[in-house]
Amino acid sequence: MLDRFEKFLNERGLRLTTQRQLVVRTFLDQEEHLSAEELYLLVKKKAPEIGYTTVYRTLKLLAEADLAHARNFQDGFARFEPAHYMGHHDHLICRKCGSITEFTNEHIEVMQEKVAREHGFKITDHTLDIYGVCRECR
Amino acid sequence: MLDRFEKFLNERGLRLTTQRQLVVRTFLDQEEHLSAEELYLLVKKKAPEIGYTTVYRTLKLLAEADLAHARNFQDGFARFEPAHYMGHHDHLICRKCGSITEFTNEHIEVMQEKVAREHGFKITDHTLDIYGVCRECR
DNA sequence: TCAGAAAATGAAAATCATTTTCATTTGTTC
DNA sequence: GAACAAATGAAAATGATTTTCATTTTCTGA
Repeated sequence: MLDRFEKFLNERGLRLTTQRQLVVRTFLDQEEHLSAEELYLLVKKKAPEIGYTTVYRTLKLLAEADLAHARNFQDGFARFEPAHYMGHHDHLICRKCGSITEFTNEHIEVMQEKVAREHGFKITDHTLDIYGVCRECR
Repeated sequence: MLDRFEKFLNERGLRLTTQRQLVVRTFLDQEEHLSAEELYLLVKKKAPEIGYTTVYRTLKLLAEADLAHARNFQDGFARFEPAHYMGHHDHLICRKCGSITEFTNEHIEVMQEKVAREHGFKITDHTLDIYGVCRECR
């Protein structure tokens, strides 16, 4: 994935710097949905001189490269997820522990298409966030 | 609906002031999903002395009273909708004109319950936002 | 190899939506 | 009408994110 990022950067005359590498590596290592701040803190552990700004900038680039997606759940800040496997997916968010679980359901997607069609609406994308209490917290 | 708001306020020793009435009336008149700023501007037309703060505070109270809901689409600020008819519903958001259409689909709800059950997850609520291009804009 | 240009960095300032503070006004109660 | 609670509006504060800017790093071509 780093190579894809490098390709993206090179294509527009940008550079894969040491800092960017570190941010991306740290980001990919975590399989969780990190906020910019969380990622910044993780990165800072390895390289204390790295600035908040660089983390933000790198996340933005990753999103532009379509290698990461910004998600807004209901806590007032963005969380980022790598555009790994599962092209598209939805989320189950636990209100107690904050855990975020991904899922896909073909059936729901089909029904959405149906609803959209009935409204003469052409879907480009969607967000389905289900809030509640996860197995562990019940 | 104003009477329900008044009841809510009275129950906790608060008052339905002239300003609050005006904000709520203006809010209910619009059948659209207004942002705080949009509502503020509308209110200001009728009573220029009303402050931004009062609009925010009133919206917050309405939300606490469960007479309005704050929604976060992807434009960085909240939009509010009256908790009118349709207890729960989802949204079709046009990326071109910004129009927001509400819909309900029992089938999708049922499938969500199914997915949740499979994950041992207990749903409290959810958000389904479908983005794309509406009939008028295609 | 070196000069010059382009891009990147980090700190600090700026932004934007929203909330809080605070002095003042208004409404309620006794 | 005095005393007190609640509401208001302006301005300041907040918190996430972005921009600015001076400095540093990297690349490119002579």
